[in-house]
Amino acid sequence: MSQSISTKPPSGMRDFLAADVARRRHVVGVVQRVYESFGFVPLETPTIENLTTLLGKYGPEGDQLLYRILHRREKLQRALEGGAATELDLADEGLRYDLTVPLARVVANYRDLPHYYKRYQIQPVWRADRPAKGRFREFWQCDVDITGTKNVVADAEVCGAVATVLRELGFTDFKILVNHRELLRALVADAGIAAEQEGLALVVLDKLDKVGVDGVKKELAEKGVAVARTESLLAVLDRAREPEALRSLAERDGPAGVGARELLALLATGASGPAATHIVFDPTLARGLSYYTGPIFEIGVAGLAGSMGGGGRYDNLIGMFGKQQIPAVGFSLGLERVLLVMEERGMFPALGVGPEVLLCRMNDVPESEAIRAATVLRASGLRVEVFADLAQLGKQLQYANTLGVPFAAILGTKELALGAVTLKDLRSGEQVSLPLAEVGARVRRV
RNA sequence: GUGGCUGUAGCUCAGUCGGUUAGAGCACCAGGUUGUGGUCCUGGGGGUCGCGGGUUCGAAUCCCGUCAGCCACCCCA
Repeated sequence: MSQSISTKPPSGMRDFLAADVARRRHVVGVVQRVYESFGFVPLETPTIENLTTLLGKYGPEGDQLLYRILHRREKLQRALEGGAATELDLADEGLRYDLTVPLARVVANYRDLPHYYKRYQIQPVWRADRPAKGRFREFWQCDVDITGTKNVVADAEVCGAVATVLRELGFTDFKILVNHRELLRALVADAGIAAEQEGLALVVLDKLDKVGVDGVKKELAEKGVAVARTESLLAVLDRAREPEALRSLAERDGPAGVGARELLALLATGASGPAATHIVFDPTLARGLSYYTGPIFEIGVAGLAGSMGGGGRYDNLIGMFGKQQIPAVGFSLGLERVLLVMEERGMFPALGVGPEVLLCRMNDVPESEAIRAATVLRASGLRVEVFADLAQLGKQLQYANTLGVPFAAILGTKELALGAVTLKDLRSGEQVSLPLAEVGARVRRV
């Protein structure tokens, strides 16, 4: 060894050992089953997309976080020799940042998809963000989207799908916070805040429950929003929280009225489905991605700083690919966020991983006989590991303990002559000599 | 991007008012004799004390820089 190489995965990325994989598969399995029960069909898209597909969809923040893939060989040489100045000269592909934009590309590309395309997609995405608790550079999203309709049924169905997933996983206390882009914009304008300060105001506003009223006032004042305006905005939002507020907003003309009416429809429609007790109107909810146009959603759960998922309506995104404007709405669950909370709360059932039987081979038994016996056991449906080396039986049983294998099948000359193994239950210590053919039933019975 | 904390064995950490060959627990390996584990006992391997520089007779320990990790904020899933 001349020099040691770091054995850690890159920052913000992780290895998953057997127990991790089992937990991830458990959750993904529930997600997949539930999404399919709602009639969604699967989609998988490439890890890499063209930068033209990705850029300009997420807002400037998002563009900054894209992983870009350097040109190779001649193209790179040419770019470097040509005095390449911009990122675009050096790369024209990048890792996907979410699953929504690839979906939009697919819908724009395949014109023969069903009019209502309901797809789910469970794949990793990459963001060159700074890692933190529950935030990674490589993480999995579990998306459901419906394209081709503006009807509130679609909005309610995606909310219902994620609500069902969370309930089946054992969550009871989550909230699906909903708001509306157009309504929010109108309320900000009502407060007399200039359009160019709108984004800023929304970001600070999002912190209301953390920093409090005075904190928001202070922070906005520092950024050039008059305190009177902030107070006015807070008052407007405070009024919007009241139960009857949405109804009176819905009577207004213009975008605010439209937004409020859409939210009322969503609340009413959602009330008939699994999201019923979870959907809550939150006038301060503002989401970062720039492609949202109508209702926006976010999953809130106690004890988690960020959200477990989010989504919304994006009626203009597919049209950005220049073929046809198709409305769409979707919801995305963050797999790692779900896992994090489940781990903290001890919500996982016992998940069987690894072999059920360790085949222990005594010194006088040929390798070929061990393989032959293991093959018979596997044919009966058991997960069987053969102890590879020759070792004292004590060592082999010790190894079985460290693996957590519940049974050892001991194969020696005596057993070989009988076509049997000595099956030892490692929890009770009991052991019996059994014909190979009966081992499967015996193990399953315990 | 901002602020704070921490870098000593595979893991969790002790050791630091500067002083002989740097420690523990867990893990790993080997023994406590022949085909019976979990407990126990004994022994063993494994560290250029994150990296670079400085102060000093002498640095894991003090100073500067740097990198990495963690936490909070920001943002997000």
